[in-house]
Amino acid sequence: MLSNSSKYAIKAVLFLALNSNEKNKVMVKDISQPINVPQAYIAKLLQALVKEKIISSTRGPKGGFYLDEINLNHSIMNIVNVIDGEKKLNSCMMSLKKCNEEKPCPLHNILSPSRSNILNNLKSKTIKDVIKEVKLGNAFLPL
Amino acid sequence: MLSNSSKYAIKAVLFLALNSNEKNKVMVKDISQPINVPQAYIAKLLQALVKEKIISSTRGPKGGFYLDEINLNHSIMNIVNVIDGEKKLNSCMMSLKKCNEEKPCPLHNILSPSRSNILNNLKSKTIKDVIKEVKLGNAFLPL
DNA sequence: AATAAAATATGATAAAAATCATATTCAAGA
DNA sequence: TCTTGAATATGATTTTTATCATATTTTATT
Repeated sequence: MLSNSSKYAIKAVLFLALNSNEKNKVMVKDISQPINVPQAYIAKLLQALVKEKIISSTRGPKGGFYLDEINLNHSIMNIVNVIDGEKKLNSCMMSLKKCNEEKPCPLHNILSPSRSNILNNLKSKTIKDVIKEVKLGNAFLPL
Repeated sequence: MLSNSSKYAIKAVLFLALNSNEKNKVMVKDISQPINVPQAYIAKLLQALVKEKIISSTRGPKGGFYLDEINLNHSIMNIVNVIDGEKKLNSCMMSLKKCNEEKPCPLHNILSPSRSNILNNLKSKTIKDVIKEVKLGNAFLPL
């Protein structure tokens, strides 16, 4: 459902949400260790996210990655879409092209409600929403 | 979440549930087309399911694959476990080893209930249950 | 301006999943 | 018991995903 790459990207963004801002940028090498993802790998993912303006960055000394106020309001789904593409999550769980609410495949009624629920959550929850949970102590870090 | 292979296997088993029994076996070549999966591929998956006694088969003329009464009472989850292995579905959706109900990762509370729901359904629904839906007209085929 | 420190672009390699191919074994019917 | 039709065992190939490596570009500092 979610690729490894998407999960890594989410972890990295959440880490940035908690540990960066316009004034305090974070370098890849300081991200990769705490979130436990190889540096070269997460670097590539972060670059993709920058290109799509999900996160921000500057190069050179004092440079690094960070989230600004706009970035914080992106949904988790936006991250996934950049990394995995739009299609992956939007197809029938059984991958039947012809399957839809009108003509549900045999597993549709079993899987569909939970699945929609997940998708709706990923769409509606912003980065900010998620880290709020962490700060309230309802969830934990490090990732 | 579910691999392609698992989905194919589920489709094949449901097809067999509707179109076979001890007396009327179905050959791979007559399965692959209607469920729209390459013959050599589905053959391999079916063989794995036979080995684990999720479905039945006999070779030679008049041979083929079929489900008996016992097979019909297996859960969908049993199919998935044979094809994908047990672990895949039982790990945190964010793949954090340390994540659990006590110490939920930031996405745990968002994803977990829906996820459990899907798993419980896959565990409790038998092949028979699912095809009943089809026969009642609440779901459609072909796959 | 020169230097150094960071991201960026690009692409190579490795591992896993999906797909394809075929020789072997077993069962039924002539 | 011979032949034929089926699954089975085995493994090769292709594609996708994950991972690693590095030369280039940009920016801050001296």
